[in-house]
Amino acid sequence: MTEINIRDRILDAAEARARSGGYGGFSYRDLAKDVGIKGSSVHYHFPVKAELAEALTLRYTQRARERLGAPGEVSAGEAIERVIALFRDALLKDDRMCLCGLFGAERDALPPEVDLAVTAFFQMILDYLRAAFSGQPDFGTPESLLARLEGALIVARSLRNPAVFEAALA
Amino acid sequence: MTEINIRDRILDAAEARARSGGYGGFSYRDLAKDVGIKGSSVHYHFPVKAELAEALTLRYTQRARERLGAPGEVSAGEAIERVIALFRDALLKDDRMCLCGLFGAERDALPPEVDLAVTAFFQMILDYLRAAFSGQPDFGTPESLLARLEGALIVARSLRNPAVFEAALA
DNA sequence: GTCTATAATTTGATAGAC
DNA sequence: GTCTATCAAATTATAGAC
Repeated sequence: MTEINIRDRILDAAEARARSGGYGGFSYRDLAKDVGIKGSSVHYHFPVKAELAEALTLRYTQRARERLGAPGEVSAGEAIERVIALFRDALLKDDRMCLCGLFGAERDALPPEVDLAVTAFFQMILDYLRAAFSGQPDFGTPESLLARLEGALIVARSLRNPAVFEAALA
Repeated sequence: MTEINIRDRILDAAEARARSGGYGGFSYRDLAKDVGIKGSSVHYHFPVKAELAEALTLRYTQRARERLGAPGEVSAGEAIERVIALFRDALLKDDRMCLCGLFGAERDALPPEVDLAVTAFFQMILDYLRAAFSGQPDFGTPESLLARLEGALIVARSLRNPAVFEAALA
């Protein structure tokens, strides 16, 4: 029935684990067990780990892009609310980090193609915000909002207090 | 001559590596090679890795505290500048993440005692800022500044553009 | 305090049968 | 596409000599 692609199910498992423990936070055996196959079968779909993490990051970025929509489509306020909602859901619904926030923090130790995909995520968010801010420059810079959201996730989760996330946006 | 404590030299090596790759980003053999001894000798000083990482985080927090000074000693503006300088130095001088920003992002996969030490770091910074902000509530919330600083480090480093850090503070 | 030696486990990855 | 079997390397950690 709900026969999802096995490739996507592997990425689902990888995303959940990577958003908790980072690039080193998941192994092929972990994902295999999550999905219900063997580690060697995971290698059939993603021969090397760096490619898996790259595909994961690209999918993560694409989904965020689709959820945000085109920058010109909505008002500045609505665009900003959509970006905020992305991160608030990570905190409240997923109870996880932003994948690229965590990967970005680990940047120095990441395979180059993953590092690149993470950078592209940040560029995408900033481009979207820049388009929204162009009409309304009273919200601070796009960089300020993005940084606050990534940092707010980290601090609010460490303090185990979702109110810290809201306080960081005030 | 400059005979520093071997324990501190191990922590120095651990800090440099952890601020690049996180908790899983350094091994006993890594540190041993950095310091010039064998892995088993590192175990003599820090029997288990979680204790090493905890000691590392406590030292990191203590050094930050000493650098900031008592909250009441300086003006609000100076206190804020000192906190900002802490993170700017991580970016420009060390070219590394904030240890607790990275550990905090990995929180879910961290040994409990390390997680706790990271939380204490954030509490310390927020307490310091709260004392400073009490007289001058025009800088936004302490949570906002701390989140912006942690996030700005991540985004600026991923984009390989230090100007992003400054833009995030504007 | 540092060493050699070693144990037990986990890791990313490959070969080849079905 | 998935499996079994296997590999080489790396990991945290311990025992015991010096």
